[in-house]
Amino acid sequence: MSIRTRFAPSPTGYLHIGGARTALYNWAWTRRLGGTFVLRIEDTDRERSTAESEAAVLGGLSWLGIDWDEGPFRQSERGALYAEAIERLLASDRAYRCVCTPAEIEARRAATVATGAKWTYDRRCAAAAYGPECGPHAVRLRVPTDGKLGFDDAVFGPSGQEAREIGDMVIRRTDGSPLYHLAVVVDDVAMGITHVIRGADHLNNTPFQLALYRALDAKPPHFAHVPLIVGSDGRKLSKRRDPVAVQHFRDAGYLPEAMCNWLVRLGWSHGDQEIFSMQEIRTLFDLDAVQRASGQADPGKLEWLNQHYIKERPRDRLAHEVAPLLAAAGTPVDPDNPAFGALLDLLRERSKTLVEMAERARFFAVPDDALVHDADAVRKHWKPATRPALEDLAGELARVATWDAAGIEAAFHAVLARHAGLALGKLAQPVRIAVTGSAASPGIFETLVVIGRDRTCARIARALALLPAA
RNA sequence: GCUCCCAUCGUCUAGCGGUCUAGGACGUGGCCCUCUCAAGGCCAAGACACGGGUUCGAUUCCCGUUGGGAGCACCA
Repeated sequence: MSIRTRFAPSPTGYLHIGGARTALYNWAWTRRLGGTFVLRIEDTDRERSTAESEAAVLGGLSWLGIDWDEGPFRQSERGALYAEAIERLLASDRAYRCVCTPAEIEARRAATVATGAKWTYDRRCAAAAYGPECGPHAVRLRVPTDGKLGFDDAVFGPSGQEAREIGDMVIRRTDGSPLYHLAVVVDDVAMGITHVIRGADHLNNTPFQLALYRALDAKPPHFAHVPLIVGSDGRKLSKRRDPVAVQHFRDAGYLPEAMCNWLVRLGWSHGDQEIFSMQEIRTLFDLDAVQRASGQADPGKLEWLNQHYIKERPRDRLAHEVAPLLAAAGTPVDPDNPAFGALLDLLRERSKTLVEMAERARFFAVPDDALVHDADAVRKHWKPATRPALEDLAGELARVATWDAAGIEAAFHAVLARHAGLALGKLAQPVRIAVTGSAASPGIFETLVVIGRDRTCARIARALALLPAA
């Protein structure tokens, strides 16, 4: 039998990293086994479900490199299916109409809980056999009162609960709308889902869903519950305290490859391997090695991974990803300019994110006379005493035969030789500030090569003009 | 409160009874390299939650305790 899996997010306006990881696990596992991956939008909550909201979730998946084979299906468009299933359950007496009002139930529930007992619906309407004409009513599933609703979870092993712990749950509201569990099970049956891989928060819901499968005369799928991701304080991931939207990470300059690598390793491992390409994820991921304990998302590890992927990114690709960020900052640059590409090569090992890279590349994109010099750096390195050497260097650079690192280095050393006691650092720093505006940059010779002779000379001239007098 | 789940360095994890004076990675500290900043190399500190069993022998198996988490809706 061929494998069919699904990812079923609710369109909340963004793709949550927990959901993203669940999707990634589903995707990787399905791809490895050559199965079919279905996408289903659980948008029965019409309030929050908008087209933009759905697009954000789909966009997040696509950006991560997660593709699907069928869908997206929307639960909002499948109401007839749920209604039909409920009617069938009613007709076969596997479900019954319940006329208890929420207020009545709450009163009885409170009374029961007050005695310290566990509350499940007291089945007041179970034997009444109300017909359709009974007035406003909900529909409840007859859940077995004995035996165990058990299953063998691929991650957690033998799991389940005593059936009597569950009680007769509502599957259709008084207003006629189906409840989540009913819709999920009906859909999973209709879509022929063979393996459900989802968050461990559903571990406790599974027994009830099992009862639903049984009532529907359907064979339940295999289940694999993956541990939750918790915040850096070890508690539940909070939208307030933790960055949780995939979109946020994209905007912050993280690469999808780094995100996937980060997420796949959070709760899963393959020996001591840390780096996993998308290709490796889809060939190596397996449910056996999924952790049972929930894990904390470590932003530091993500940064490290991101830098790793930045370091091995093809130059052109990087250029076309960083250029828009520069343009957005008001300093456009031609992504195909070879010098810009060369600069990015120098910046790779100094940048943890694309955003940071763009900031560091800014001096290249800005016009010579608009370069802002860092005040602290200027105070520290632009001393009146550096003027003679700087003037000397300006002249020397103008005479460099071939504008490459070796030629520029030779020019620096020629100048150093004429100024006794002057160390390279003492000359490099003022020049660095003149050319990049900052006291930190890639190697000075390489930087000058990239910025070009004309712009180097223009910037040094401007620095000379700004240099404090003796 | 009830039900279920979980528990190795700060974090992610390896370990599936002896190979463990517990390995790797991120992070942290130090050193080297060095024109700045990085990157890189080397070194270091750092964990089996606790208590009982089982066993010749437990990080590994069992039971408690403690500590976390999830679920208990006419939410999804």
